[in-house]
Amino acid sequence: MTKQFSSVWLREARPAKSTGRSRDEIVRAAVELLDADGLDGLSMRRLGAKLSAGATSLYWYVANKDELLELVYDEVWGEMRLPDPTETTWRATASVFAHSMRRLILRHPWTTRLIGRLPALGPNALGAADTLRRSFHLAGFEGLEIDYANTTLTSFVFGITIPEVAWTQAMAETAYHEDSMREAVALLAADYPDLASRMNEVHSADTDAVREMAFSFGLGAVLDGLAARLIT
Amino acid sequence: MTKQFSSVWLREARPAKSTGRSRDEIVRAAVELLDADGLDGLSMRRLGAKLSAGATSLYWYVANKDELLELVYDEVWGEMRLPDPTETTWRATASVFAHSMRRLILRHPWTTRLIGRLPALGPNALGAADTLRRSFHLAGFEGLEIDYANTTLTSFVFGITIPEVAWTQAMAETAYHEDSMREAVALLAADYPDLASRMNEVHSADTDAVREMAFSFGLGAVLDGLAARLIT
DNA sequence: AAATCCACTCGTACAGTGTGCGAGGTTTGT
DNA sequence: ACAAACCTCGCACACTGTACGAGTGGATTT
Repeated sequence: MTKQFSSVWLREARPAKSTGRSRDEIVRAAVELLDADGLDGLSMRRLGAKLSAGATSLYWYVANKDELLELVYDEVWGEMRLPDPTETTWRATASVFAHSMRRLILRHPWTTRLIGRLPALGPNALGAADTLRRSFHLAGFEGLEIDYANTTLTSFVFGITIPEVAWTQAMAETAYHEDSMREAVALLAADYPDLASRMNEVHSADTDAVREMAFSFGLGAVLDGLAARLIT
Repeated sequence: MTKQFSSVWLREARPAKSTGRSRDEIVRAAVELLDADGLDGLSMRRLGAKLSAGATSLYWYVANKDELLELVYDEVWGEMRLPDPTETTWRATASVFAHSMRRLILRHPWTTRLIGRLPALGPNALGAADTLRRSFHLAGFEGLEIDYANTTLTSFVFGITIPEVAWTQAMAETAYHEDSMREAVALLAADYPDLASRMNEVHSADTDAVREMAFSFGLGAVLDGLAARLIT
């Protein structure tokens, strides 16, 4: 009745004595496709074509599409670059973690649609989480609070970056349709004057810079809040 | 070339002198379907069947499925219940906002897959955002910092709740397969002993309570961090 | 009363999707 | 040379969103 909980990572790796294609090759090609055309641009047929293979050939290397996505997801987690927690302050480590994670997501916008859909149990994701955990432990957190701190930080980054991606994509689509945007803001202004004026403000300013500032502001607040929790 | 940025909310409402079905009726039915069977359970054909209508009949009331999802998304935002910001402290308002938002998402898990995919420009979503904004303004934030504070709080809630939903769903699926979970943890333990032991701990404890505590911890930290930003 | 209009319904069709199956080919081991 | 393991892939199935255009029934106009 209930579907078995499954993940690529919970099965042993394939012997990998392959003569044909390799899993890595497929994963890399998938990342390219995703970066170029987004999540909807990745279909097994398209991926097969890119590799000069039939669509169903890929199923030799991967149980199903979700597993492929798990692999692909962890692949990009491998781009995280973190300092050794023993060599800096926890605050520096946490800050680098947060920024690195945000850049990663912005570089691969399709990840936002995978978060909350797939478990992040791959070695790269776990490795990054473990580093952050060690850092918080060194900072003085104990027991479950280590996890809570971990969760708090990553939650903030996820939560701020996901809508950020949505915005930038919507903006890219509407780049040559500023009129429709203006009209939209005008409509909103009727009910929410504050919000509308703020949008005008933001629209005229360098939006990238504004987003960067919002991120820094929030990150500072989160880190301060964690620091406060550390004193007691 | 570029697809026009569009949203239901940016077009005037339909005259609504309808004699047949109504938009609300459709939206409500869609919410029921989504709550029962998740995002993948909602197809135009199934929704049509539920309303004893042909699948394509619905396209009279809704331009396409994405617009329907926008409507449905805002519909549930209407479940937010917020205090009058002028009658409590900003901290109380923010706290209620956060908890209310989390409950909303947990009640309608499919929302997690809509965040970051659709703009939240509906009246209910904007109304809630506006209330929070007023609260932060009363607290003493000015200009862009009002938005930054807004973003920080909502980001945390989104970010912590999205994976939370993913977890509870994975857990529900695997409820009768504890073995596979145990095996999974064992595999992880090889590389990440800390993490594995923590998972055992969490698994044995009341997981709902643990999640609740993680949320409270993080929310407290975020609010403290915002408070710190308020003093200067 | 007749004609016109318009809100609304929906069957059909099309281009996609993920993937189960089983028949083939190719490489490796003995 | 034979067998086993590895790998490829065409076909088929059930399903998706939605464009199109023909059809229906009631209200409005003439």
